[in-house]
Amino acid sequence: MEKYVEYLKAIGEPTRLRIVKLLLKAKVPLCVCEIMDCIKANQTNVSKHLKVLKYSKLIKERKEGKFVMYSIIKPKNDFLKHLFETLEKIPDKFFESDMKCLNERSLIIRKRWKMCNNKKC
Amino acid sequence: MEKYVEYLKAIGEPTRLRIVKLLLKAKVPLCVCEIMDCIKANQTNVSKHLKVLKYSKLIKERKEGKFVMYSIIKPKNDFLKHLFETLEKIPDKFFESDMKCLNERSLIIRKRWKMCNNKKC
DNA sequence: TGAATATATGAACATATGAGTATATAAGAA
DNA sequence: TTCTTATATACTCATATGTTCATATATTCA
Repeated sequence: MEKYVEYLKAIGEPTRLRIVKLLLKAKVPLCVCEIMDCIKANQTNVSKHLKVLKYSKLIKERKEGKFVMYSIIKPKNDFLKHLFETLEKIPDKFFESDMKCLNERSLIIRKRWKMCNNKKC
Repeated sequence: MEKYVEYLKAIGEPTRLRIVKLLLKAKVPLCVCEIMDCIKANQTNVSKHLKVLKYSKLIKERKEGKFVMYSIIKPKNDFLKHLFETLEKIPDKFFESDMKCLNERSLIIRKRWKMCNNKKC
């Protein structure tokens, strides 16, 4: 049962919930500096929260040169699939500024999208 | 956003997750001693965890004589409705013994069911 | 090679959290 | 009224958690 508790505990923290929501919306991997930027947190904290999310198996990382790209894992069980859908139900207004920042980076992101598709990442 | 974090944090703890699962399954209000019994925790801890769940607006209480009956609140938003459904996806095996204990009390519970229906609780 | 950039990590600290023990309160029951 | 039962709460303690600051590591670029 601890696995499920871990999932819930991981997103039961404001910064981490924002990170997860951001990655869910982005649909493409984001690097630490993009996440820092959008959620307005410093590098150290973002890095540590990403570690927690990674160990709880909600996100995965992939190194690309100088960058470490983080993305939501493809849910491997019903619970997780449903949990991500549940997060979609949180009203967008709470993440408006995060998403605005994300959109302002959309050109970069779109380029990466293609890059990722080619690489099957 | 804090409200949603509160929900998640509240169930991101093993004892509280067990309590919530128990109340979800029971479908009728349970008193503290029934919960203690089923999840094998002491009175003090159950009482404290119930307080956390109450303040995070996942459960509600109702005094009935000497007893305090706790039950899952009727979800008032999409998120909560979906969250409860998500909890259904956790495999039953993790809560087998809790549920067994609950069933052994089913006679008492069925009586209370009628009592509650009459009282509209 | 050396500088710059991106990220991770260790140490220190304050606060939060969960558990245990003892005790308080409140409602029946005798 | 006194006893018993059900529940809540205050206190204490150990541990967990989140933040900050300083520093380490790795990669790219000049």
